[in-house]
Amino acid sequence: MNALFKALNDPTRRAILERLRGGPATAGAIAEQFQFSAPTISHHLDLLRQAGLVTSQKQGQFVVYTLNMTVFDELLGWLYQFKS
Amino acid sequence: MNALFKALNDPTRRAILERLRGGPATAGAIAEQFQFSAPTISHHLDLLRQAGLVTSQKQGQFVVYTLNMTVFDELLGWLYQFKS
DNA sequence: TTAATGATTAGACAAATGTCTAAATAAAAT
DNA sequence: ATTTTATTTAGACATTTGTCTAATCATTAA
Repeated sequence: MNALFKALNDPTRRAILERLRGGPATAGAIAEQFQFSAPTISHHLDLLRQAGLVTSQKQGQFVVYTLNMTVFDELLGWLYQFKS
Repeated sequence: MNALFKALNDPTRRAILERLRGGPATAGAIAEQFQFSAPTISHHLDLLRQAGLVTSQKQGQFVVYTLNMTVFDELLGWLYQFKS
């Protein structure tokens, strides 16, 4: 829960998730879309992975990142308790 | 959007929201439930208010805080784009 | 009108965060 | 074999964050 909110609390990381909505992508392809360095994006991807929001598969020298939406259920569950 | 995720990215603030689910409460009554000082809780309430998650009404020397769930719609809207 | 109560503001400080460059690792290409 | 390409790790650094105590503001009670 903590890791999830932490991961979502950054505009760049949220933008990465939106990017991955269009399909999996390599770390490099993701990094190209942002004005930040590759290590910075790599770090963001790590936080997203820790929260379970993305998964990664190594393909040769590339690492492909894939959106994992099932984690959102956790968030929806938390929100649900506030339903009036 | 930023203020919303920021406000939610803290366990104490989330606990305050859950507390207010049971009904409005004064700043002091809220502070009593946590091990933190009154100024700290006041600061958390301020961040929640900035995000629109709570509203405050001054009643004499007290300040009553009320949960505002309508802001969650914004969050649900953001989540919706990821629906498969 | 003075003192007490409820709450916020101001300022300090340690810890966490987001960014960078340089270095390391791993795979592919020459 | 060597070099290039893709990515991560390590370490540094400025900014933000969460907390505190002390001081201030506002309202109520004596």
